[in-house]
Amino acid sequence: MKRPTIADIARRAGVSKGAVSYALNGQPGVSEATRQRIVAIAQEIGFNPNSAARALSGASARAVGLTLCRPARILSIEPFFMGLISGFEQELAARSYALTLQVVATPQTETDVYRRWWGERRVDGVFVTDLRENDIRIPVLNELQLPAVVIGGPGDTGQLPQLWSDDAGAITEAVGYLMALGHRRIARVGGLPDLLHTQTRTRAFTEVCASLGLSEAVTVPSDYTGEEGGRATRRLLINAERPTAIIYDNDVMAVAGLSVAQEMGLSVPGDLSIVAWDDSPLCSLVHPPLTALTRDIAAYGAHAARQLLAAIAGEPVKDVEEGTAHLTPRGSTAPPRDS
Amino acid sequence: MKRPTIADIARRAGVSKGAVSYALNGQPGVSEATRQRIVAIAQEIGFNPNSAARALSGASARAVGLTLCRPARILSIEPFFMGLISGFEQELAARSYALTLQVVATPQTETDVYRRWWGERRVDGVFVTDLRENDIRIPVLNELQLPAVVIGGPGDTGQLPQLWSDDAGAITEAVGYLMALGHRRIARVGGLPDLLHTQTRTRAFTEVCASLGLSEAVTVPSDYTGEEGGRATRRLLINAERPTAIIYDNDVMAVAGLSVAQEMGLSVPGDLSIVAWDDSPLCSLVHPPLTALTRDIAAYGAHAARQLLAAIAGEPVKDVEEGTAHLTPRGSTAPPRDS
DNA sequence: TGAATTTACTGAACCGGATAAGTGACGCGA
DNA sequence: TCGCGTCACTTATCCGGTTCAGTAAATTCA
Repeated sequence: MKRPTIADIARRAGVSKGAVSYALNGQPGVSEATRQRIVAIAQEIGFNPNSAARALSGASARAVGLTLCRPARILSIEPFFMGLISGFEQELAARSYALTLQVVATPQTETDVYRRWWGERRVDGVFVTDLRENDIRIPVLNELQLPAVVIGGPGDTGQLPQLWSDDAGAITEAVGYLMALGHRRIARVGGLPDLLHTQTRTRAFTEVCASLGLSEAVTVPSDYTGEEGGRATRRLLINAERPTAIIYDNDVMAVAGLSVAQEMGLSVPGDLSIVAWDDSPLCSLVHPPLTALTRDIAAYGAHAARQLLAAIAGEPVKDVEEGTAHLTPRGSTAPPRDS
Repeated sequence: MKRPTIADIARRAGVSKGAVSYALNGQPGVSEATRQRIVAIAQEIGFNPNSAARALSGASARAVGLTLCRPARILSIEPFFMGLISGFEQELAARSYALTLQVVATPQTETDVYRRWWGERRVDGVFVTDLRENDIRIPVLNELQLPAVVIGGPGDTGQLPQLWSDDAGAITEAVGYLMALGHRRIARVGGLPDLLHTQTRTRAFTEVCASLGLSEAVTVPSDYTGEEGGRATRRLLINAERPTAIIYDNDVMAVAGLSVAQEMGLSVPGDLSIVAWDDSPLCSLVHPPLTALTRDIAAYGAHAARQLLAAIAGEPVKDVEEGTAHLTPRGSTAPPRDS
């Protein structure tokens, strides 16, 4: 089956290629009657403009890119990215933008991919996730002038617009809630320590606890995997002065932590309260269901996509702080037994 | 920053554009000395061929597509697809193929996306997952002559090559294992009933149980979500003659089922044994860890990607049955208490 | 040694759109 | 009635690769 081109439409309509192009793109230069005739023919023969030809003649590639830099075993179970992708798609699909995905091993490889995509003119812009301190991807993107939106700051991104959520507010709410329940020894199992938003959370957690008079607010670094989350939990619970509540930086570690606590004979929430950061169906699935800091990740992704499309269109894009995650209390939190 | 083109290389090397193209693509027509000089220059200035230009001049788009037809809330937590995608990427990245993703709502939309991708010449081929009976996507792909690999058969796919795993073998192993433990009332919570591989599994489950003399082998249809999986479990456990073991068609439903059982005061594995189909870190995370039918989903995806690339290259591709999933016994299975 | 073949290139056409520049017809005001 | 501006197009060029046809020089072979 042959792909229809504008030349085919032009022949059938008895006009030139140029007229067809103007008509289909809503440009002035054709009469309304002709435009409608051309559009009807395009519809009838199922015309879709060849994206390569369009990209080649200076217009956009109508595609954006996303690189994922996490090992496969984390990606498969981490609900965050799929939620984000679903959000991207809501906006992208509506405007017929394609999303190009690449799973990479290191941030270094990520910059290589950006360079290649840029050289190949394969994408009009990219989403940058997991911002780090002195992130090597930022100068590359600035050098290439490749439109991008940075998710997971705030940080120093040069000209690149960024989007983040109010982690300090969220953690304030969570700690406040646990204190109100009577908890005084609250720990946190953090995400990858070199990610900027992990650092933001750690700083906020320390400050909030200090301001509320909790001296022993410890954060144990981890890597978002269930194994590490479980190990960190075990280390925390072995202590004589073990915490009565733990906040986890993602749902997977929270579930693993719950499992470790039960395995050690501790009851949740009787002996230990658990709060998961980022809610997902996973949190409601386990027993007891986990109290979580809920935010609408798909909406977050959709917002990022709108920003990226605006940046690609050359519109000015400002940094945005998305709303604060709010606490969804479930069965995993209660007053500590011995309080 | 200007993108380097072959014209830039040609100028610096003092040859024509054609010679550069031959040199970089390993075609005959240039001397070895010239080829090396050209390759060196390309390396030095960081040349990447413009994918649009390449696609336009008849060569391939060097991209393949994947449509995901599941609601966002399932996608985010279902580890299968991310595992599959990681597997695709292993093969695709090695050959600089891009993966284009689109999340859609219905199989009808999926065919629209295929048509658009084909018309836009955006992808060279697609992965088809979740094969259904009389799947409307198959005739469209055959009509468009768009190379594709079908994952999740076996079924009637016309000329399209397919890849599936030996579900009958896996379920035989699982049922045999549970029987050996002493279980006689085994139930199954199935996946979406209109998916072909769900039907294969249901048929195999029924047959295996019948051949082993288990009369009451019931399959309850579900939709892969935790909520539905939990509800199905509750329905099964309410019965006076409740099953002593349940096999779940995915890990999410298995975890939900575990939670429901515990909530109802049943001990796992004492009162109820649980087997999850498809292992993921999720299964090891919960307490007790779930016995699972393990297969290497990333390898499965990599295999599918190799098949698709071969099909795109015009090589003959045969249908393949991947290896059987094998049982990984963990803490969620034991002899029934009253046996 | 001369013809035939091979090698190593060059030049130009082509893919399918976007778009700047050019053209003829028409309407309108002076 | 002439000239000007506007409309509705057409024509031609460009994007950056691939590829075919052509060509001059080098090599092979009788």
